[in-house]
Amino acid sequence: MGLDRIIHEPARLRIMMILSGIESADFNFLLSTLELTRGNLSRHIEKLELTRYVKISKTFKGKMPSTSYKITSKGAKALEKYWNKLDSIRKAGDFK
Amino acid sequence: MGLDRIIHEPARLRIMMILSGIESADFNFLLSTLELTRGNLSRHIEKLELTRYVKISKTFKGKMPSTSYKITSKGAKALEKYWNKLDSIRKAGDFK
DNA sequence: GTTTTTAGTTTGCATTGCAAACAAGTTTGC
DNA sequence: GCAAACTTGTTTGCAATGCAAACTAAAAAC
Repeated sequence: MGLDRIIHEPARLRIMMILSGIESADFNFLLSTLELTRGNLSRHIEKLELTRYVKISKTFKGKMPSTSYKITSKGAKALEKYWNKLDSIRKAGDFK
Repeated sequence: MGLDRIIHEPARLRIMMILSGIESADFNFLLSTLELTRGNLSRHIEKLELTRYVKISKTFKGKMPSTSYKITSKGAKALEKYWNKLDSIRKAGDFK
C-alpha cells in the first residue's frame, strides 16, 4: 500500500537508480557519484542487501579488495513498483 | 541539493498533494482520506506548519471546533521543486 | 619498518515517525 | 441534570533509522 521505505530513502533511491542502469558498480564508484561518507554508503547498501534488492560480490582488483554491487530482479521489480506508486500519488493526490 | 525531507515523508507528501489540488481541507477530511491516526496526522501537519508550507485556521462548525488547512505559496513552490528533483533522479539516475 | 593510504565496517548519537495516552469540550441516555 | 460516550485534536514515550566519527585490516609509500 505505502511507499517502500527501503527504496524511499533518497540515498538508497539513488543507489538503486544507478544500479538499474548499469551492469554493476563498485563501492568507490558509488561513493564518488553519490557524495556520501563511506560509513553512510556502507550502511545503506547493507540494508539493500538484507532485503535482497542488491547483490554484493567481493573480489580483488590487483591486491586491493573491491566490492561490487548489482541490482537483483527482486530489486528491479521493487523499484518499478516504487515509481508506479509515486506516480499515483502525483497524479491524483492518491485519493478519491 | 537533496530532496526536501519535510515533503519527502510519504504522509506529508500526500497531505501536500491533497492540499495542492483543493482550496482547503479540514482535519477529518485528511484523516479519512489518508488513513492515519489522529496523533500522527497532527504531528505531520505541525511539521508542515513550522516550515510554513501549510497554514492552519481554527474555526467552529456549529459548536464543534474545526481546523482547516491550506497550502501556502511557499509550500506550493517547495512541492514543485520536490517533484522536479525527483524527476532528475528518475531520468538519469541523477549522475554523470 | 614505520607511516600513510585505501577500502570498507561498526558504534553512538540525534532525529523522527508512530501510536497510545491525554485533554477539552459536546452530545446522548437515563 | 449528570454520568457516560463521542468528537476533535495535542502531547508524550518509545522504537527505528539516518548520519558521521571512530575503528579495522591490509597495501603502498617513503
